[in-house]
Amino acid sequence: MTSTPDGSAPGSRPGTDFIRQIIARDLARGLHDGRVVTRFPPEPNGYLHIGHAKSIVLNFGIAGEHERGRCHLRFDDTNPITENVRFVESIQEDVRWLGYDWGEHLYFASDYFEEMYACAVELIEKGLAYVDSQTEEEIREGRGTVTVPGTPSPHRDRPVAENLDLFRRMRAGEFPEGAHVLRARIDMAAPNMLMRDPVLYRIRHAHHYRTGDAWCIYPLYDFAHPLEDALEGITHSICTLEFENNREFYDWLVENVSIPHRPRQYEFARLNLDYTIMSKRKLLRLVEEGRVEGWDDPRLPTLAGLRRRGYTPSAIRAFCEMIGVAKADARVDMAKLEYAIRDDLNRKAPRVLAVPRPLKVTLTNWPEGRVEELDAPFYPRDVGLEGSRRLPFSGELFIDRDDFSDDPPPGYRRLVPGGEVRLRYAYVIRCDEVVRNEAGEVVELRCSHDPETRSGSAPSGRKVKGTIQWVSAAHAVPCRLRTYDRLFSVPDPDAAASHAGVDAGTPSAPAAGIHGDFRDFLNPESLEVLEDALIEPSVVGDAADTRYQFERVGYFWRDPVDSTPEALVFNRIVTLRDTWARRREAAEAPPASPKTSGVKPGAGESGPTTPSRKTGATGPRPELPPEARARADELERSHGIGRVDAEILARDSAVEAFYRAAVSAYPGRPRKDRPAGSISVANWVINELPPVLGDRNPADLPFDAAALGRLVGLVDDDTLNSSGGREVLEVMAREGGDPAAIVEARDLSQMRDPDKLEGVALGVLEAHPGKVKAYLSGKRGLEGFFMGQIMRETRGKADPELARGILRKMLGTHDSGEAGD
RNA sequence: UGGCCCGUCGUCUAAUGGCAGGACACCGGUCUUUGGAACCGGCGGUGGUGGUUCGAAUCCACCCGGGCCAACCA
Repeated sequence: MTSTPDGSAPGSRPGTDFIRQIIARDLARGLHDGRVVTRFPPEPNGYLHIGHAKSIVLNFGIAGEHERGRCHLRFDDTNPITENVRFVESIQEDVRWLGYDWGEHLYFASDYFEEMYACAVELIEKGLAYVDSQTEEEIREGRGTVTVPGTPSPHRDRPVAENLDLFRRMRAGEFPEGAHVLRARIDMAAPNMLMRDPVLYRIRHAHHYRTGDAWCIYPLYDFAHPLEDALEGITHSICTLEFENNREFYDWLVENVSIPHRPRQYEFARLNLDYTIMSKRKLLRLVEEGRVEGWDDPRLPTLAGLRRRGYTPSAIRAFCEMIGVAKADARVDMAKLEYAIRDDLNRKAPRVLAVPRPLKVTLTNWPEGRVEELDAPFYPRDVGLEGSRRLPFSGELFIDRDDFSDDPPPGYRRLVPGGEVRLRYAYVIRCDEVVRNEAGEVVELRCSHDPETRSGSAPSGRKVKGTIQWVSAAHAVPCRLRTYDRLFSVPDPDAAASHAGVDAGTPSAPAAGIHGDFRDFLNPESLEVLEDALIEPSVVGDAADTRYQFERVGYFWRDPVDSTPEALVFNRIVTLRDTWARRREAAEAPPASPKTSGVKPGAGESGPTTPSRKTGATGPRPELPPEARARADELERSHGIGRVDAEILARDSAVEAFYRAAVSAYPGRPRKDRPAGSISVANWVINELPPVLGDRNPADLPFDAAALGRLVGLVDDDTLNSSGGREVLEVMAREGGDPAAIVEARDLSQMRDPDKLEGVALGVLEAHPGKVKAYLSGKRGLEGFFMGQIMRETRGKADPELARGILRKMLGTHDSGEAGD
């Protein structure tokens, strides 16, 4: 509930996402001497949007959480033809506005061009890069496709000296654009397309906004970015998911070039927001085509747009913390952003009265010419801020058209003919007469006020169903209101576009507006302007950046560009939460299938997912090569291993060899209640080995198959329980060693003494009387909790079967009486 | 289709082999001179099938679904 000084959202708990966990782990391992260096690396080719805010909040946030943390602002300006200073300025402004400070750590990739060049030369000298002189199209064709391997360039084996010479001359400007490129020399058949000799440098006779004409070759992202990170001593290079495939080259580069530091890249899911788009390219198009009024159009998700709309930096930060950081593709509900800004403004914004669509009200029993000054607080009690103003009240007023109805829907709580309503901070009035024009439109209400009901005076005792806002006709200030709604009419314009036809998002797609373009889904009602609104006079002298709550209407502030003291223009930042409007919509709109359709698709029709594959048990579908199948047959036959497991072992000869060697070290003692050793070993090799194996081949493990066999033996003969076995395996996978010795050294042998176990179980139950009660009254899931406690007490050594029996006996449930479900 | 990544309430996100929790949304209530706020309560989830384990959201296998990669963009 506490609002932290930086305005974090209540309930947000920064510090638990997977990236922070990695960093914490690294720090615990003593990496980087406790330094945590992140970076926010925008390309200055567009404005920042709220998706960038997520990244900024993450990177700067992490840096701020550590003693030796810092976050660099680095412009990734390696493409002179799309980038310019205007963008570098706007980006700096936006980051600063969001509340972050990069101190002296402002960097430009273009400042590293000389170092990058040197790295390229190093690669050439090592035979790891070459100058390719094919055309762009030839290079593309040579790369192959995802399913067919690429073919080597005819220049791939150019001598080092020739490459060096060519590359030097590329730099010297001797060649036209496209004549040559520098490529890494890796593997044209790599399954990862990015490893098929990616292009490192291209020739661009272009003027760079910072380096001028000093260079005519420019590095590409894949080459430049890791070097920038390395040069700056970045420890954790955090980017979005679409760069996952690039990580392999990132690692290849930093390993093959002499640099002072080895950074690592981690990827998280970028932000997608409902009813808007986050692509800089598409945003640029909306701006250039005039579909919106500029990069700071308040309907845009750009930081400039949000800022002009009136969003606060603290709300955006709170939002970013609320949505979390993970690797699953996410599409966040607009309601979350709106919650963040409302929650922020609710606590800060003074309340004032404004009337968007004025309807005249004449008080027939008000003394001619009389004006009263009513005292009105700026904040409701629960906000807890001080301050009030005097509101002029007279016999000629305006209320909002929406607050009067001569055909009120059920539940309507405002003014109706003959009805009463309270004027906020003022009197109760009754509508005596409705005045209409020739067209039958209501143009005026003639009402009478009750002098006894003056706000604050006496305990009026009157129960009036509604309260509405108003302004005094003679005192109100005219203003223009701009209300904004979602930019698009569908939650995912890109998806809608690709369903409808062409996805204009891929480079190959023609830029022209064929059918199915995301722009087809622009919401025509995203902007509404109310020209004749009125507002109470107290706002006239306020600071231009004052954010208000117009009571019962929404949060607003002056448009920073168009509003002048003579002609006020207010932007609606966000509406108030409006349960009435919601109920109305629900009532009017779809009486569709009774809301019962909350039934999940999975509930009734789980059938469709278990379809075609009737043929036998589920198992490895990919058919094995014949010899592997033969070995699987043999394993199945003479080792007693199930078909599925046999195939898993047989399909990888290294694994199979490891398994066979382990079995020969531990053939297993034949016992009636135990599977043969071969089956135990197979289970361990199949289920437990892979997690500790990582990328390694079984043969590269620091222990041999015989050791695994002995370990399985230790588990089978009850020296170890299964979690002890896994612990030993982890140790072996880390540092090798003999299982028995590890058990000895770590004191892991299983605790099987029933008396001791009983003591432990008793202690656990006594320590958690509430849980015991809950268990007894049916919450059987708690057995896992108790078991967990027992295992913890015994440092994982308790014989779990024994312990469970004891536990159940103590709790009065029998082994047979299944605790489950 | 080759490779990589990802599937937990409607949405976002925790739980790192041991009680499936939080936030937003939604529904209901209390309070209210904002149909606001606050407070209380409710609804609601591990994509599927097998396996390993005393115990699986978590480990293994397969299936299903989604994302990314074939710019001299980033």
